[in-house]
Amino acid sequence: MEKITGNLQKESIQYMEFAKNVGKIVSIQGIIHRIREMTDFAFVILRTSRDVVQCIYSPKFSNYQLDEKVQEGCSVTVTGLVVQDQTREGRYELQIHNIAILSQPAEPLPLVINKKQIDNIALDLYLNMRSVVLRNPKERAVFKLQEGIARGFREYLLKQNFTEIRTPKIVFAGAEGGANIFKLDYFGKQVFLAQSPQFYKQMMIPIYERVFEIAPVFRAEHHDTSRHLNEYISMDLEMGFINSFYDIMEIETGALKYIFELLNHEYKNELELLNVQMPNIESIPTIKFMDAKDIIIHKFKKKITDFKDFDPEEEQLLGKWAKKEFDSDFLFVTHYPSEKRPFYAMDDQNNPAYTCSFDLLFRGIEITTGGQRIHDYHSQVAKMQARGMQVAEFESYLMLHKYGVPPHGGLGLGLERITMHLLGFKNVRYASLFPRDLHRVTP
RNA sequence: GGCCCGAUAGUUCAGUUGGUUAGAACGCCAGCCUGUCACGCUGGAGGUCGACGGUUCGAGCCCGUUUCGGGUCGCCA
Repeated sequence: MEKITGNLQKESIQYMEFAKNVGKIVSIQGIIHRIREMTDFAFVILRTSRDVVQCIYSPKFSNYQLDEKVQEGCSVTVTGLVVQDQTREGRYELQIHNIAILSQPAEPLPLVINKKQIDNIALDLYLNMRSVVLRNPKERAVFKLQEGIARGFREYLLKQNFTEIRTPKIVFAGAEGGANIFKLDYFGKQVFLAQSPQFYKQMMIPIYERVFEIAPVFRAEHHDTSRHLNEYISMDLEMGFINSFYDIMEIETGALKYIFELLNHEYKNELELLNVQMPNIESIPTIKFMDAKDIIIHKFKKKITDFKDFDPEEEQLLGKWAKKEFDSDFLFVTHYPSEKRPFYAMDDQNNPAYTCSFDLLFRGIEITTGGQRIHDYHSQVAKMQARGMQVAEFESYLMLHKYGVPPHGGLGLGLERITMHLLGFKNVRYASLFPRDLHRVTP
């Protein structure tokens, strides 16, 4: 009987380890990405989890016949001699001694995935063939970078003494109410898919002081646009004992700096493949909502009808303004009108028509909404009553305030949106591994 | 959902005023090429022009219906 120890010892090595194995015989595993046949030898390009490795087939040193069985798409173990690349400084290649075929494709690929980039195919087809498309090194780099963003968020917050939590996605009441919530049958009872972890993360404040969650949220909005998904990943945080909502903005700025540094250090390959223009982020400029409206009116000569929120064009203009004025890709807008913010938002003491809240714009698009929450029980109940809400329905949530919670606040950051704007995508679907929208539930 | 636009080879597209056998690029297949790296060269295969109906001697092209898709607005992360 074999004993399982949990320590998988792979006999094959990664491309990273080639440098210290020059002159040695090693094995590497991967999928044949491309075969370029020359007169009496061939380049066999192997695709591994993060690299593309050049292997050389030649009857001079190969004990294996390069026949029709060795084809693109085969999963293989290649054994051979590690040598320096003859034409590329600092690169290594493998002189093939043997190839063991582990698996063969049944059919050729429907798309060309072994060029520098995928042909410009229709979005619909692109998403239908997602698992094929992602085999292309440039395509898969998108979600490796997305991993880096989420990982940076997590690592930074853990260092700041945040606790990572998991909240339910099947809920009995929606956080913000409204019609844009998915209904679900739950053993004969009507329940909903969570639109936000808002209530749960607040409930954790008296317990852990600082919490965060990276998880999907669901919005049943009938919006058919290039920047909406019906399921997206929300990176949420909530922190207690704050002096003001500016503390939350400090944490977010710190997290973003950490994320971009992490990408620069550990995701160089991917940044290069995707030719990413990294934002510079020392400090993020801040402007009040009404001052921002003022700039739109006076600097950009735009007529404004809605003084409660920005439309997409206004956000674009503010993005341009922040770039020109401060050379910043980011802009915090604070003090949004109370009317447009949820019932748990804390109003500004000096001017209750506005809230202690903020949005973060990245290159002219909103990626975060955050703010300070009401912590006093009586104030919270009063605001809910003023809005005509049924206070009794929120009994379990209001236990938070009733039994005492420190001043606190938090934010939510859309993972697909930040990915989208970092990479300059025109459609958020490119930043979602398997997007869910009005028309798409497969793959 | 409203408005605008589109559907032609595996993929991206071109197709003139309605007129012979519907073209190109990439991919695929065959052959050639001592080091390519979006390799190169030569040749070949590949089409129910989304579907249904109509006008016409004749429809990829004009008209109607329908299906699928794209853009945009409402809303928001």
